[in-house]
Amino acid sequence: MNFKTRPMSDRLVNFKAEFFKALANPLRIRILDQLRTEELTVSEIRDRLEVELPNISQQLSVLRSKNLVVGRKQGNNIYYSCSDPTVFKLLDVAKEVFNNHLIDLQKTLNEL
Amino acid sequence: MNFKTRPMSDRLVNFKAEFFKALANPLRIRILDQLRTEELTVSEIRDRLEVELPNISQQLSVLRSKNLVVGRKQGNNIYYSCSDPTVFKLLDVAKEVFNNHLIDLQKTLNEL
DNA sequence: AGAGCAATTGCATAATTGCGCAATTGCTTT
DNA sequence: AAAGCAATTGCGCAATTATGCAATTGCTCT
Repeated sequence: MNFKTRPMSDRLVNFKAEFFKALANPLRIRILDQLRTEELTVSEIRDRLEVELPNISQQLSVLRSKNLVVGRKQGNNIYYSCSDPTVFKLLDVAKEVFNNHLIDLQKTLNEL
Repeated sequence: MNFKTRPMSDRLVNFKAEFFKALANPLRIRILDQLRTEELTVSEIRDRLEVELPNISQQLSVLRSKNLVVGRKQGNNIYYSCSDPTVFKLLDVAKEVFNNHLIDLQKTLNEL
């Protein structure tokens, strides 16, 4: 046989890669996690995570560029929130994988 | 009120970041996608994706180091498979996000 | 207009990643 | 032992990314 399977569209693959890239940073994950339940300003995020403001801002701009968060300007502040809750699903599934690994590890240890 | 939410453990956050980093590459995603339904040798993956062998091997080693795939040696070949199908869930949720973006885009276009 | 705060941008350097190529390892078969 | 194939490793280069710090933008309020 040896026929070629039709590749998943490049566009989708690249989107996924870009998307995971946006998530591939501890600070960005922590920011997203803060936005699970509420809208927050940049300063509020800084206070909670205890990280320099420019750093937060920079990471937010990465998340913005991938459409993972949106900002809503109000007075002196910009309120950020997650634009697509599906993102949290992703974080939760990642945790699931993490748990599976822990289980594997435990099994391995028990077998020794 | 202004109380601090309990931070997600550093260990978990870093794990997630590392994990997403492993997925943040088009070639690695394509490799994983090939492993959805079957076990494949490195050469077979190369044939399907039309990418140099060392490149495939390198990306497999990244995936291996994050426990996303496992290799089973048999004769001259190494058969790779995905060690945790939950990973595919992750890829699928990413696709969901992709679709949501498309829908948003369409909405925006319609409003013009 | 000017002071003051929130947020972003720019810049320089360090570190990481991707990729092509050559060389090497490891197993199998004769 | 030697040939042959599968897979990995090492190396060098280009490109991307992280990070800290200084400067700037943009609002608001007096």
